[in-house]
Amino acid sequence: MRRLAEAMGIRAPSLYKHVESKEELEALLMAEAFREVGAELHRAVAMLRDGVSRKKALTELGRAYRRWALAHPHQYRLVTGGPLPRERLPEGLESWVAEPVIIAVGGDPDRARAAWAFAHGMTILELDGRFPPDADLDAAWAVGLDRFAR
Amino acid sequence: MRRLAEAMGIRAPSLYKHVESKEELEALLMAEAFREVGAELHRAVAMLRDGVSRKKALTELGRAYRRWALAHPHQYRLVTGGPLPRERLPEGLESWVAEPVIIAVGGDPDRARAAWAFAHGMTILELDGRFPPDADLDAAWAVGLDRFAR
DNA sequence: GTCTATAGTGGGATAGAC
DNA sequence: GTCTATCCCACTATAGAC
Repeated sequence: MRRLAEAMGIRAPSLYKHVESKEELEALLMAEAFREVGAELHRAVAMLRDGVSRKKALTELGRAYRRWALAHPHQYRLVTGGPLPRERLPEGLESWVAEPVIIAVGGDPDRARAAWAFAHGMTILELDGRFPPDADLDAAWAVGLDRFAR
Repeated sequence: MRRLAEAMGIRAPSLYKHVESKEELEALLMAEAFREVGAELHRAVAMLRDGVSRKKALTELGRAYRRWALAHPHQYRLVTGGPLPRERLPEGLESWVAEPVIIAVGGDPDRARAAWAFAHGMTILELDGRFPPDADLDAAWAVGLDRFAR
């Protein structure tokens, strides 16, 4: 709260004139991050409406997912780490963000969850610096996305 | 440090007669956790030496990975979350733990990294309670492992 | 190897003046 | 809507007695 206030040019206690608690503020930031990443993912699948192959769609979606996460690591961690305060988030937001993944894998929810787990695993391990320095992450992404496209 | 000391029946400051810092203690706990999960993974692939299919090997490995993580969630987070203090860990330990995955996917490191990312994603999202309550996680695991076995 | 006492830092949050 | 002053809590770590 103190660092955020400082970045805003005010003192920490003043934040409480705008939000009721840290949790409310976090939920507001989460909703904003969801809207941003959701817009990117929808844009990625929308580019590919006209009978494009599933492989191409998934590749584009994976690229958009990874790009957004690496460009906004704190927001990525905020919306994927730890449990979601679902009661504080706008209704339907979570499923709206998930839509592009379900579309790209062809509609099967188990497959969508598996593909999301792959993408999240690749992303969070990269953000945490857990892969060896010589690992070819582009190649690993390609291997995984190719498999989920079949 | 205080909770750990309490669990050991001593006071927190006394821990510093045994370790030099919290970081050293964490590294010792990490090494222990690595040895435990590594033993489970090696056991899983060793069961399957005699010309068993890759799919069967990966399924067994995935089961062992998930089982250990759910049984030891704090240790799992300790060894997969955040960067590794590699200079404090015994040499060769990390690659010894990774060996069974490389074996099970047939030797390709990109494929091994993709399979690990899938397994870690499924695991950490489950531990964080991020899947919807009605999600069939067994089915999602099966979908993913089946794909990495091909 | 254990203890008590304490230093030092950094959190979230409230009270009340302006 | 902002501020200062303050409270309370949790945490790692050190000093020094026993």
